[in-house]
Amino acid sequence: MRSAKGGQNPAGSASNASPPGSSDLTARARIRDAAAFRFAVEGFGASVRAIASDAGVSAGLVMHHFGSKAKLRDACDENMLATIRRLKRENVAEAAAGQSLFDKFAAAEENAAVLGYVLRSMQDGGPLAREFIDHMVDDAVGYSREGVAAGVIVPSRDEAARARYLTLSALGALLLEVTLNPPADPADLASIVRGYLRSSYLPMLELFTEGYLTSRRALEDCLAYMSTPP
Amino acid sequence: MRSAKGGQNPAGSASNASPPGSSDLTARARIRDAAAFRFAVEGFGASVRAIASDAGVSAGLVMHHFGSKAKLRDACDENMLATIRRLKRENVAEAAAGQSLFDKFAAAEENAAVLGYVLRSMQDGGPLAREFIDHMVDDAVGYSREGVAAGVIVPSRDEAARARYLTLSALGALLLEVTLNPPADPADLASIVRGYLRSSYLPMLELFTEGYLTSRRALEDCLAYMSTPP
DNA sequence: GTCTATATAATGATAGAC
DNA sequence: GTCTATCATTATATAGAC
Repeated sequence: MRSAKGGQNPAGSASNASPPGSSDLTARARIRDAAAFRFAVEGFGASVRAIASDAGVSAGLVMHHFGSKAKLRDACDENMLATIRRLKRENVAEAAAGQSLFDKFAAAEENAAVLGYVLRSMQDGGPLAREFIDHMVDDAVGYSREGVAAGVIVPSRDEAARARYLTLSALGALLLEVTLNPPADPADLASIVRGYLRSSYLPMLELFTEGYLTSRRALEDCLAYMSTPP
Repeated sequence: MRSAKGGQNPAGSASNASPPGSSDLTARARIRDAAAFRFAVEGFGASVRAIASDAGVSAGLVMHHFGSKAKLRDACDENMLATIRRLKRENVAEAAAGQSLFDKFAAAEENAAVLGYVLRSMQDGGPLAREFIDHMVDDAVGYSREGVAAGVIVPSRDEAARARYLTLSALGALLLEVTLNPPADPADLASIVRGYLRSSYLPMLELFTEGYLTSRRALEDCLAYMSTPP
């Protein structure tokens, strides 16, 4: 029965999404968090009724507060983006090539919902995914620039293209892995991500420090091809 | 209208999926191909009615032939896998690191439906995606082994892990790119794929021949970490 | 083999009482 | 603010005529 008349917080403030159970929030906020969790767990096909049930309210109230399912999702996106920005700000120190962000995510169980939501959004191609990835690419460009200046990263002929390539590869591989091996219990998502990162460290670092091809032939062919106007 | 009493082919034989218009097939085969095309274009949420309409038959007939939507999809998966195996066999000569397969796909407009279907399957995490990727990884292991033996590919401490890492990265990045920038007209899928491959050639070849990190430090830390039992 | 008509279930959204 | 009841739509799947 869950007493639905809890504390009347001013709402509005961005709090991190979490599994139902976190009460003491406005009904609106509880609905938003429940929606984010459902979306993370079972994708954006989750029904309004299920969300309402998780939040301990009626389906009608969901519509009353958000107008439509699409607007509810928009609210989730907005809130997630705020949460992500906060997490990034908190971890801005030790980010290396955009990779440790996910490591950080994977380490904190509490952020499983955020991670799941982002993955679902990528799977869906939603607006949040675009923005999230653009941010990641921008960050990667910055890290690369610093690394090259410091002499620890080899320079590229097209830093932007490399940053995008590396970011899409890392995120895409993670997305694919999780899609292929979805956790039985959504709470296990973080550990799956951790496992995947663990399994890819060695081949990634080998590739990053020793390369993959012994000859420069393919690269030079590519450069020659690209410098001749077709 | 579309005369529904076309040629009575023995059915069964695996033909490549293609947009509606290819008649002269059993109704069952036409339904299967129409379904594959719809699934490729708009995902597995496509309705049986839409598929039936594309195939020029009633929704009831679809159920009559396949029993359920799930079984219809199974039939599509099976047929696609057969088509993919045939395409691979045809191109087995020039495959390099599992990458030229997609290049080949992208080059042939006629295979847009196959490519779209595989991407949708990856997005969905369906059984076909698993099998398809396992094949790609196995192939990549083989190519790497040959390349290492021939001295053109640098050896890895864990060939299987590297093959999986490279395959998941390549396919995942492509999947993410297409998800983020879906073609307005599904016929444009092939050109989008081609565009993405084009944009990633340079950074990929740079990374493969020149690496990314100037110091061996990170790799050696990783090796040290992995050789110590926690 | 093929169709039409219908059963059944789930969904997003609305209306109005409290 | 919150609920219940209901609508309208859409979906899969079935039944039975031709």
